[in-house]
Amino acid sequence: MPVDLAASAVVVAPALLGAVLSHDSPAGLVSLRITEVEAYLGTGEDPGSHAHRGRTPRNSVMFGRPGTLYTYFTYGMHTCANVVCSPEGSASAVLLRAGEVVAGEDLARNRRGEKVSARDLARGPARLVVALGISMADNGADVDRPPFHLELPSVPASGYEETLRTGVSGPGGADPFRWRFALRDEPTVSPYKVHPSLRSVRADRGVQR
DNA sequence: CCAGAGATTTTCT
DNA sequence: GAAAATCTCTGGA
Repeated sequence: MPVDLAASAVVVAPALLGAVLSHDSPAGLVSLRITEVEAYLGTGEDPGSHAHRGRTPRNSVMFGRPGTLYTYFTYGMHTCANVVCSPEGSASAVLLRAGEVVAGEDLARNRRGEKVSARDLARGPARLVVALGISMADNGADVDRPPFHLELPSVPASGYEETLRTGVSGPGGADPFRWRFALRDEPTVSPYKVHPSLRSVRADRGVQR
């Protein structure tokens, strides 16, 4: 493994750009090339992280073995998936935000809807989870044990951008960290959106992208 | 293209 | 009881 998943999520996140994650479910295989991620750190280090206030039943997987999947349910209807990083006992994870479907496109479209364009199949964290067929039942699963497989890029991606994270509000409103990583010139990268509570601020001052 | 609002449930204050 | 690591649809430019 060229990348040490036990490292901090800030280090692992850009290394996952270009990696291919596969899920071989009974319905078939879907693989996608990761084009956009976000890093989240542990207790007391990152106000935007689920682990910020310590271990809870929901986030306990984040404190577990690196290389496992942390799935969570949010906004009453969506599931999102992370790859757990950092040594056991310390919580940090990489949120998978978007990817390009490179295998099993028919199955992915079956799950997402017949009218969905190829580029939108896994464009956004909740969409990615649906396209890949991941559910809350996969919380704690190993990303490199069947039915999952993670193929890391032989050469680390270059030419990615670092921006503020999406949907995260920190002290004073803004996310203090630029921990969103996205490959440049990738149509599958999700459109950048600021946190809902910052929309009026954005209208006043303007925000990048 | 952009902005607004609704859906709906887990989690923690 | 409010907010949340979101998405989809609607209506307008």
